[in-house]
Amino acid sequence: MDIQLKRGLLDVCVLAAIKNEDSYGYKIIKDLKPYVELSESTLYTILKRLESGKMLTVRSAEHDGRLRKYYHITKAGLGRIEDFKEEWKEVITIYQFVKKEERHD
Amino acid sequence: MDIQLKRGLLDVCVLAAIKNEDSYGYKIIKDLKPYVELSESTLYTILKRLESGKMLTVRSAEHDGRLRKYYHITKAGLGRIEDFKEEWKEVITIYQFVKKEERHD
DNA sequence: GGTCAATACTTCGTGATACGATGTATAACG
DNA sequence: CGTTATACATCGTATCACGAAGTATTGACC
Repeated sequence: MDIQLKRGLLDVCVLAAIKNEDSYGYKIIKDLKPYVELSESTLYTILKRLESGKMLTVRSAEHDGRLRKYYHITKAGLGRIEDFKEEWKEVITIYQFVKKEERHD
Repeated sequence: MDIQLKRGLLDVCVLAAIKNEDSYGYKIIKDLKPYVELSESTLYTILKRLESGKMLTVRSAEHDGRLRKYYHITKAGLGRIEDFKEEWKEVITIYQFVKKEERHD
C-alpha cells in the first residue's frame, strides 16, 4: 500500500488497536497485520509520538522474564479517534470527487 | 483537514482535476477548493512531481498576454487514478477496523 | 548444548512531501 | 495610481514511514 496513503491512518490504527485492551508493541503489529503492515521502527516512532501527545500512557511490566511495555489509551486518544471519524466525511467527499471525474466517451 | 490525511489524496485529486479537460495551476486550485484546500507552493510541487513521473504533460500557451501552463493527463496518469481506486478498498478496510474497535460498555 | 527462529524493544539516517514565506509579473478595477 | 486577482516559481523547514542494525531473552529442534 502506498506510503502516503497510510500516513493519516497509522496513528489512529494504533490507537484503535489499544482501545479496548492495553497492548504492547509486538502484539499491536500482529493485530494490525490483516489491515495494515507496519515495521517495528515505524510502530515505536508512532507510539512515542502518541505518548508525547498524551494520547496514551505507558506502563512497564515483566512477562516471562521479558520486559513488556503496555500502552493504555487516554481520553485525548479516544478524542483523536472521534476527530478522525469526523474528518473521514471530508475524505469521502474527496474520494467521490476523484471517482466522479469520469470520462464518459 | 489533517495534513497527513491529505498526503495520499492530493496527487490523485490534481489528476482528477485535469482528467476531463486540460487545466492550469490557478484553476486547479479553485476547482479543488470545495474538496481540498492546497496552497500554490504545494500545487506546483505536485505538478512537477506528476510531470517527472510522466503522469501528465505540459504545454505553454498565452492567454490575455499572460503565460499559462496547461496540464494534460497521460495514460499513466489515468492508470494512477485507477490504481488509487483499487487501493481505496484497503483504505475502507482500515477505516472499518478503526470504527469497529468500539467500546460497548 | 549449540543453532536458530520468535519475541520485544531501541536508535540512526534517509527520502518523501505539504507548507509558509517570498518573489516576479501582468491585467483589471476604481 | 494603488489595490486586487491572476499566474507561476523557489527555498527552507518540519513531519514522518521506513530500512538497517543492534541488544537481549525464550523456546524449539537436532
